Amino acid sequence: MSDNNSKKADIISVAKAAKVSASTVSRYFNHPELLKNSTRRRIDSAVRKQGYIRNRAAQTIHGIRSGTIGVLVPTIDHAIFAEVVQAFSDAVAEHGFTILLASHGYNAKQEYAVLRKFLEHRVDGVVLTGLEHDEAVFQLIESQDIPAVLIWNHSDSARLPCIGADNRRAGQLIAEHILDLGHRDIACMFPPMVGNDRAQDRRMGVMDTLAKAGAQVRAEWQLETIYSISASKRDTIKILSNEMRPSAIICGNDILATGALYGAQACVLGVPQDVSIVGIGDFKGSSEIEPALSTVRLPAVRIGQEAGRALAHAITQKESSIANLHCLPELVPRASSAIAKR
Amino acid sequence: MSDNNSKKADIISVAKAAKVSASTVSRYFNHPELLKNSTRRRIDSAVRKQGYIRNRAAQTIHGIRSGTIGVLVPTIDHAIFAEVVQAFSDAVAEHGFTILLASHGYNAKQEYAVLRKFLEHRVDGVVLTGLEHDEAVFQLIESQDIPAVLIWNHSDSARLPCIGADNRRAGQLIAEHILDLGHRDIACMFPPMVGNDRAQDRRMGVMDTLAKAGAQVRAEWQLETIYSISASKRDTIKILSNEMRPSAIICGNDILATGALYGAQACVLGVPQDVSIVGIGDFKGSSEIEPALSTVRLPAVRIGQEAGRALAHAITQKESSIANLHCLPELVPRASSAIAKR
DNA sequence: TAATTTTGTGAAAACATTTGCAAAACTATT
DNA sequence: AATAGTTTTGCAAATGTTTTCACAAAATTA
Repeated sequence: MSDNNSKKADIISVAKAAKVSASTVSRYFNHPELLKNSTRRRIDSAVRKQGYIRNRAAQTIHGIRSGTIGVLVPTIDHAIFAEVVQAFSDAVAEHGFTILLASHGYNAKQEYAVLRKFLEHRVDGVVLTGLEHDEAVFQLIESQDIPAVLIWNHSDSARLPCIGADNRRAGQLIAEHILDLGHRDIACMFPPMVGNDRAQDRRMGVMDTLAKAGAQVRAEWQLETIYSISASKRDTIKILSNEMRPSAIICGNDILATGALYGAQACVLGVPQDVSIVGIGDFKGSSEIEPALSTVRLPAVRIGQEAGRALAHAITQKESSIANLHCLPELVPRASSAIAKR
Repeated sequence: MSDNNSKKADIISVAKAAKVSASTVSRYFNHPELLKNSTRRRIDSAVRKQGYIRNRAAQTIHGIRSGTIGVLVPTIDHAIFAEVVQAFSDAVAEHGFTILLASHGYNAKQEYAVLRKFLEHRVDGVVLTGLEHDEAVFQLIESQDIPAVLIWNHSDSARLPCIGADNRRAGQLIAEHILDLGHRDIACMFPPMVGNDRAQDRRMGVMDTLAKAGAQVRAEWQLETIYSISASKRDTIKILSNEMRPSAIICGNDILATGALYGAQACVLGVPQDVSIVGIGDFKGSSEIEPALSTVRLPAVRIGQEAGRALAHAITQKESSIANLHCLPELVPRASSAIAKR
């Protein structure tokens, strides 16, 4: 039981209680093999009795690692980022790291400010979401030379090491799937694109592929819908209520697709008989929804794990180079898409 | 542009460049009003030129706040915890705090270990999920006397200040709703209960209410299903495929309810005509799903915000007492539940 | 028994800051 | 121009730890 009558338990008070010097207590934690068994036991009991907890801040100012990694996502409250963060956190926790987590809400100024805060805390590494960032952000990272990883998106020409899936390719895959099924009257629903290179890339992948096949998307079928099931349901109902309606809706992510599915059901339209609906992401639940959602799998857990592993390795081995890693997106055709009726 | 030829930019190198003493640079950050305009400008330019970033670790060992708050959830990868964490993070970020986030996966030993790690980092406060924790966890917090809040669940007899919803009451509300609709053949589906007082409380609320009304739940209709749409869909299909089937299914949370909904659809049963399905939580999407889910709203965002506000206040005002706050659960009847057929 | 090696421990310097106090530099007043 | 009052700055001590170096004690070898 800890004894808190001695206000502050620092290394010195422990040393006194154990009748050794502070250096010996330090060694007890950092190089216990150098101590005699009996001293180790004495210190052990003193530590316990005083409820002493080491002060990482004091260690950190010696240039010793802080044991923290800064993770910066647009928002935590997204099925998909939550999943990535969880996987990342687990991966680095194995190596003793704790994460400092913050979100910037797709605001570039915010991102820079948070990054600075991370650096004040002397994080041992940072993770940013997406490939594109303010020039100031890149410069800050480079000037501190601390390992950094960009997650979620992938491109060979990224300015920093990136571990993620090629979102352009994901868009291409789902568009090809819809084209292969014979659809030509296609609607597209994407989230707002500002500060979101993942969404931009997906959209570009979809649009380019459709255009190349001569299946231009008419302007009124190009929707920009905020990331929310309710907004997507609403917009889908609007578009499906016209007499002229698309035979397929390509959604920028599975949340939008889920809303679209509900919207079609609300319009008493059959999916996929009346309209095919597809997403991107393969979120949890996408395979169980009725009808099961056709989508493109982006391996969130794998991305988080690999990023965590790579960063932890770079930090502990002081090997500053992290290799790009492309986690391939993969088409997952399910029940929500079918051959177009003529 | 920062000039990184000078390897390490510390307060002293900045001081030299600005031709002042280190103390003056320190004051530049902490009490700028004490400096003459001209010196302030000189330091400003030196800071910029060197790309100096303050070292919070060095400040922290002076007993100055670390500016971090430890947040400990069972898992980040839950719609609901993600939402709470986001709200909490935003609330404390306003006061300059960054969160250290970790998960324990419903493992009590883990929880203690993570808490210790938080304390090594000298967090200014901690947030734990739920009311019940190892005795060692409570003792550790008490011995450090640092502000702590238990979130998500609520009880007047909690050992530490708690901000959350009474989950027992939530269970009671949804059970009453189902009873009011005339149901007596009721199935219950709850997640595993170990280390999860929220689920335990909800279940108790439901079971007690049903029992009091004489609507005992037969053993084979008491399901324990892991938190996952697919597991819930599977279990629901199993239970609905028997000729003897319940007229209502009460689920411990909206994810399970969503899976149950899909399961009913897969069995070609109408909801709510053939079977009523209800959840607890009012997750995002629960109001848009077809049919819209009857559930009990637990105000996640509010809980996160209030907890953040309370903790930030306790830390900055050194006012160690945080008041309990009960965020009332509220029945939200929607389309997925209806009067029982006789 | 003496000489040598190994092991265990302590003293002091270093780390990057903050802060109380006192000295120096300005301003205003006469 | 001298004095008093005010503002601004620097010095030195303090913070909680790790690390290097040195030395004594113990163990081993000759």
